[in-house]
Amino acid sequence: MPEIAEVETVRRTLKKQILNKEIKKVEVLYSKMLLSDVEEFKTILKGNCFNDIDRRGKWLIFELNEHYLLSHLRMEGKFFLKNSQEKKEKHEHIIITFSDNTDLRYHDTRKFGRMELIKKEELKKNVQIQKQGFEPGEEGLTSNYLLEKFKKKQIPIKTLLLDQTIISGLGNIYANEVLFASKINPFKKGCEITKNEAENIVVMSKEIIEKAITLGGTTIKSYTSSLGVTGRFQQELKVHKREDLPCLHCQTPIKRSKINGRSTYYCPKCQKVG
DNA sequence: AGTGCGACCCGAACGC
DNA sequence: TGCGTTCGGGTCGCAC
Repeated sequence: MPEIAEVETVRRTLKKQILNKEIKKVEVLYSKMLLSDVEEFKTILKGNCFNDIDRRGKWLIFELNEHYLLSHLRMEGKFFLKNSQEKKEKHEHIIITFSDNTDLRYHDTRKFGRMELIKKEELKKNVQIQKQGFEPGEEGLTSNYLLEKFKKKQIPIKTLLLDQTIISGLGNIYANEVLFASKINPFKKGCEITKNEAENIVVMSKEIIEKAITLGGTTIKSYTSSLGVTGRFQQELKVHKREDLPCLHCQTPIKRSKINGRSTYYCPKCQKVG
């Protein structure tokens, strides 16, 4: 389950490996994950090369000569760099072969990830990219900004933290961690969030994401980033996946509930309502 | 407009 | 070599 820290780790790793290599061949084995036309996708990529790799929220932005390749890993998308001769694995859906006979292979067990090719001039009006809110650590992410976004919301703060148009990059794991660190009950309505709590969200989301990035992300369940880099943030999780285990602050057993169908972990004592 | 929920996927975990 | 069911999780699209 890649989240922003995982995506950033993939970006940094791939940048060292695939820039400025000519694309020789493109195979699309599962076309539904491509929002672009398959033939057009192949035609544009062939003979092209990746000049840079950027990121906006959880979207990877591969820069080509006249296009950008947008890639969202969703839950289980991974990029692997392999030798072209290596056997193709079951869940490798897109294979980009460079002229030095190495492959960039997109692997996605659940086929949830998406890729789209757009012209460079279309980036600033691209809906997916343009609607992303501020990322943790960005200057625009202030307590006043959050209070403004939250003030009319009747829905739980947990749900709001997952809304990428408000804060870009938090997923389920980090939403749980940020709320625990901020001592906010995940069920609390957006409109009831105080200035002080909003400030905590600003500070804690920055702190947690920065730490997760330095540790290469969180490896949980099936996720490993490209080239075998393994996230070590899992050891840092304070509340996520700790149901019935003692709270690290007060020893109260951690509770698990569902908010919008997603597992939500919290300490009923440290994260009291109201 | 704000909100809730099913659909998309399939391997793992679970129940029997 | 057990088989059928449930779960998870980011995002979209649709219903209300």
